[in-house]
Amino acid sequence: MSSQAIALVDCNNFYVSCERLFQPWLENRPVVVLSNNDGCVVARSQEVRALGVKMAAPWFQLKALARQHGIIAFSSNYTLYADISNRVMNVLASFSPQQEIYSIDECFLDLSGFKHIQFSDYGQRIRATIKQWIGLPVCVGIGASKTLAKLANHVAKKRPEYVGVCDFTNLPVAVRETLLAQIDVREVWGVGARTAEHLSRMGIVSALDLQRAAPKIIRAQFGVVLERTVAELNGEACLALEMITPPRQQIMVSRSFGSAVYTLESLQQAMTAYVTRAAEKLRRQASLAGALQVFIRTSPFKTDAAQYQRGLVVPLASPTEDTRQLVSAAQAGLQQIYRPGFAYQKVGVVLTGLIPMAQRPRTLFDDPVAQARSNALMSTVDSINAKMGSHSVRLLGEGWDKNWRMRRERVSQHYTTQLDEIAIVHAQ
DNA sequence: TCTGGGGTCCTAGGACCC
DNA sequence: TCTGGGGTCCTAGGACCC
Repeated sequence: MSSQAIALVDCNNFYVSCERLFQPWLENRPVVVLSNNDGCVVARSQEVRALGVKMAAPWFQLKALARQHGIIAFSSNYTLYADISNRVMNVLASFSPQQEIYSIDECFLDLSGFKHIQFSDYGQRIRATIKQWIGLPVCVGIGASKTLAKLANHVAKKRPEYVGVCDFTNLPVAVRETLLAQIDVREVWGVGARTAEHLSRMGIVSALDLQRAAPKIIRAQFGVVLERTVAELNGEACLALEMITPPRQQIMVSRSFGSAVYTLESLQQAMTAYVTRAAEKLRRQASLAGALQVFIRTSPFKTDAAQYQRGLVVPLASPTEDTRQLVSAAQAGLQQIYRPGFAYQKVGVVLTGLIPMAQRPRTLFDDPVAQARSNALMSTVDSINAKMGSHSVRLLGEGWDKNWRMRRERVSQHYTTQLDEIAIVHAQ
């Protein structure tokens, strides 16, 4: 019996479940949530999966199917989902002192010290609590490593006989291996389409095949990352629980436009908005950017239109977290790569060369007064926007008309974060 | 109007410099 | 004149995840 026990708790079709929370009539109906710009399907209810709709399927291609089966679609309402996510994570934190919030809808919990508890009972308690307190369905997988916990969660989701909880640490080896033999290797965390294809040429098609693969050969063909996955499948925990998110090494913000954009002015406005958002993320993780990269591109899908795409790295004189400096550097870069006459579909910015604020380099030309003013301004702006809603205070460069903004035609209300849209309860 | 997401990390190759 | 290694930066693209 291994010493480690890690649980992965994952919300079922999270975005769809959030919408159902406030619109119970959506239960048992086919529901999808669309990506930004109402472009692709990013969350599907069980009923929609049963219709064969794939993750990331373009929505416009599904219109006929949607009409035929009455699929109900929502634009993504990230404000709502983030708020519900925080509530779920807070409750889950009470089930273990060690929690890693891995994404908006899933977290790892370290259960290693829990000697006198039946993990599957504990998993059921987690499920019942989240259902009762928040109203969302979740599944729980438990394994000796993160990768095994992920796979156990997959079993908990796919096989009704497990009733939403699967504990690999307490299954007879033969049973577990039978399960792994029935799981496509593509379902293993870290194995994507390309790797799966390569693996299948080597005769490795199931999760069990990968577990039994020779680590040396895997390393030679795919590198250390997949070698680690093999070790993890064998119960050797290589990936530590990260209770504190390590700072990102790059921060990107980009969006597709609701409709094509032609003018430099509109691109500049969008760029200002995206750099502003990137700078907020930068300050939140207490980093400075040493350089930034701007890019623009036309739509690769419009093959009959003239194509253009270009990126450019703009070094910063000294690493900074000041929105104004980042915006002006980005605008200088954008000016250089912009070419008139193209139908632009997207612009974006990537902040790179990130270092911790605590390591701000000192130079002969430092201006402590200006630095103090910048810090005061940025933290004031951040706290106002945190309190009053993002973009309450913003640079004029974002413009007013925003003809570049994304399409969101089917967005639900901000039930929990905006007083005038709050959920209303009717008495019978 | 006219529809195709957003984000992180890594690597390869070329340019340039020492 | 030709040859060489190594490092860094930029750019583009791959792979993966949600």
